[in-house]
Amino acid sequence: MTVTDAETPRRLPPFPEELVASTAFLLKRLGFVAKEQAFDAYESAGLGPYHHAVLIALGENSHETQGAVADALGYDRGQMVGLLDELEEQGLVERKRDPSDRRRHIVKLTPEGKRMLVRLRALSKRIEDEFLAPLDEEERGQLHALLLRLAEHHLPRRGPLVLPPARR
Amino acid sequence: MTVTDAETPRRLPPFPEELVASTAFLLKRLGFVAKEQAFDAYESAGLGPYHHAVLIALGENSHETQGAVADALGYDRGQMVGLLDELEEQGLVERKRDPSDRRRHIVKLTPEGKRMLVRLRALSKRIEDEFLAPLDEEERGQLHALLLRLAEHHLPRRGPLVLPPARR
DNA sequence: TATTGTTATACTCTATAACTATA
DNA sequence: TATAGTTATAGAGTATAACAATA
Repeated sequence: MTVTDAETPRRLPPFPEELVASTAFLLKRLGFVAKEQAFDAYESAGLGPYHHAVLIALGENSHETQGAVADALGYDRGQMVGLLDELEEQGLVERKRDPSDRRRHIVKLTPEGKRMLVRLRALSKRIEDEFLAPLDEEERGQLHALLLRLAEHHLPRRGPLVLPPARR
Repeated sequence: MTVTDAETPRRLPPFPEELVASTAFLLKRLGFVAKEQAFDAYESAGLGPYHHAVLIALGENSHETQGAVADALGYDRGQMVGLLDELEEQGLVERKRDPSDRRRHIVKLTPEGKRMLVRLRALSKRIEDEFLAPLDEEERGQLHALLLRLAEHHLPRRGPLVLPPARR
């Protein structure tokens, strides 16, 4: 949420070699700047990457309940309330009670939400292309495959993480 | 700083495919869990990854000034004060005024600090090996090289990030 | 006036736990 | 009694700015 270096007044000294030699260090730092860049970019849409993730989840599997979306994304259910409030304010989703279990909220994308999803998908692609710019297509594929392997072990889910169908 | 899933009561549904297809998403999530795992593991030493990074910086280039260490690691100078306070309490570093510029503090590793550095290096290697366990040696090298390429663009420094000398 | 290190403040995130309404 | 969603509170983490000493 902070610009890391865009307006840094002077060049910084190099990182200690021992840190640069650590894959985990690079992963942590790069994940952090990717997050920062994403937040900055989404700001123009009045949303954040979390909102986008919620819209994606709702787009892939409709008629979701609020808690199911939270679980699908690994979010806390308390967080989810605020995210959905904001999405609802902008008319991107609608919540209604599940008649068969009145404790539950069924959440659905509105037409505006679907349009926003298209817009955010383009935005997200632009951010990612920019971030991966140093790598050619083959290298991007390699990186994705390697990270996916790690994700299968460290982001455990019900099934194995599916391989993405030919990207876009 | 939180156990992501160790005690999660039930298996979670899979992530939306569109997210899994995003390299940036995987990078952000994996960076996050790597950070969590590191914090948990360092806890036993009464320190954190940040303290380790400070010790590394001091170990590679002695006679550093406080601000120089902060810059070398990309930390805020205000943060650095607290980190050094904690390291000093444990007798791992010592601060003394620079006689030639009495505003500055020269920070040096103590012998205990050097021993702790050895210990943390082993700890860090163990964490990283565990994290990269799904990948064989060649794949780890590929991943490191790819992340390094991204780091050169997104973690800008004075010079190009050096290639690590034959790891360990 | 600018800079180093320090301290204080405020702001964001997140984690926890109460609370309601339903079951 | 347990669960879905909500709300409130507290804590950690971080960013900002004021501050004292020195240049």
